[in-house]
Formats: sequence, structure tokens, C-alpha cells
Amino acid sequence: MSDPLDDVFSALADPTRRAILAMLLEDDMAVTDVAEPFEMSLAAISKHLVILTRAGLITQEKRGRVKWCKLEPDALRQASVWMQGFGQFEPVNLDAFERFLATELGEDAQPGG
Amino acid sequence: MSDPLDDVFSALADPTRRAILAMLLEDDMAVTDVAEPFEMSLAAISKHLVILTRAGLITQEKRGRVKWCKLEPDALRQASVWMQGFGQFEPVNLDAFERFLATELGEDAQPGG
DNA sequence: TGGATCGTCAACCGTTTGGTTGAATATGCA
DNA sequence: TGCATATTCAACCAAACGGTTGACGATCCA
Repeated sequence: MSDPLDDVFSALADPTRRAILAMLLEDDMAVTDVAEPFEMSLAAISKHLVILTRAGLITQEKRGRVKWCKLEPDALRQASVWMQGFGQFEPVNLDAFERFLATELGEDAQPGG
Repeated sequence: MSDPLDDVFSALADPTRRAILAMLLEDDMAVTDVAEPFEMSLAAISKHLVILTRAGLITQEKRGRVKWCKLEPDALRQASVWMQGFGQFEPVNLDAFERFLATELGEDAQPGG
């Protein structure tokens, strides 16, 4: 009944969760290490990770005591495709197209703070 | 202090608001006409439109009694660029690229229900 | 075995969200 | 003028959100 885009976009709406995704862009991380730079409890971060998991934006795998978090960009890509539907009626939209190519080919993309 | 992406993504998190954006893709609309297909009060739709406006996803212009709503895809594009930063380390991503082209050229794009 | 670490669960709390209703405001028109 | 239409405002509500704390289960290791 509920659109998976609901979960993806509401997961992305929180700055803490976007920061977590950016961290996971570098490498897979344990829950404790994800929580380390934030000024909030481990339990709070654990909840954020549940929300990211339910949205399909990350997966978590337990090895021993440690639960590893891994970025899953497919859900992001789905949402991105939905959004790009709104660019189609623009006259040319070369700007977005060039930026798409830049990030896609990794030429000099700067993936945000 | 608060990231504009907060407003954009939380605006997009609601299915009613995404449906409104899809309607505005066709043409500019008056508030009453936006509200017509939904099974909720006009006041509720009015609030949704405020949220979309605050996020920069639409603009509203009053002409006479009627307030016209117009899609503003720039905010969407910003968010889309942020998201595409997460696709860059993927091997090729031809799938998203092809769909980008399809919607961009308007060949047989189906911009969602 | 026992202690330290990893992570979640459960209960609680204040704020925000998404909806309602009825009144109010602003404009168009006869 | 007076009435109909278009839209928002204000008050209210239940549910969800984002955080806290403390207790708990699971795992490693000496």
C-alpha cells in the first residue's frame, strides 16, 4: 500500500541520516564507529540505522559482536530516477545533464560536505 | 542552520505532495483544482502547498481570487545532484543513464502514477 | 567462569506532522 | 450592495518522530 519512495525520502529528510550515508560512502562501518562523531546516544544512532535499513538505503550484517553497515545505492537511484522525471519538460536542461555525466564518470565530482 | 535538503526531502516524503508535483508537471493549476482529486479537505491541500513552497519545489502566484501553482524543478535538481553523488563509485550505472536520457528526451517516459 | 564490549529493547518525553472543522479574508460579479 | 467563490487562519486532535535513560542479550577474551 505505501510507496517505497515514502521510506526513502523520509529517511533522507534527516541530516544525521544523510551524514551517515556520506560516511558509508567511504567504507563499511560498525554501528559504534558510525555513532562516534555524533553528539547523541548510541541508541539514537541505532534507530537511525533501522530507518535507513527499512528504506533499503543500507544493509546490516552481523559478524561476531560487530554489526557492519553497508551503503546500498540502488534505493537512492530509484528515487533519483523519479526526480529526473521532473526535468523532462525543461527546455534543454544541459546543466543537469552535464552534472549527471560529471558525477557518473567521476571526473571531478565533489560529493558534498 | 538547517540544510535546504531537509525541506526538499521531507516535502517529497509525503505521497500526496508527490502526486501534486506530478499533476503540476502537466500544467500550472489553481489550488482548488489541485485539491479536487484528493479525498481530503481543501485546507489540508493548502497546507501541503505551503510545505512544497517552503521547499522551493513550487511557486504560487495570486491572480485575482485564484492562486496559481507552478512547478519549480530547480530544487528537485539540487537534491538529485546530491543523490547522484552516491552512484559515482558504482561500476557503470548505464541503467540510470539510459533512463535519464529517456525522460530527458521524452521518448516514452512514464512519469509515475 | 566472569568481565568488558556491542548493540537493541522498552518506556518515557516534548515536538512535529497530517488531518479535521468552522470562522475569517479577499476577490469577482450581478 | 450583497452574494458566491477561492483560499487561508485558528484551534484542535491522534499519531509519528527524534531524542533520552536504563536494562537486557550476545559475543569476545582472559
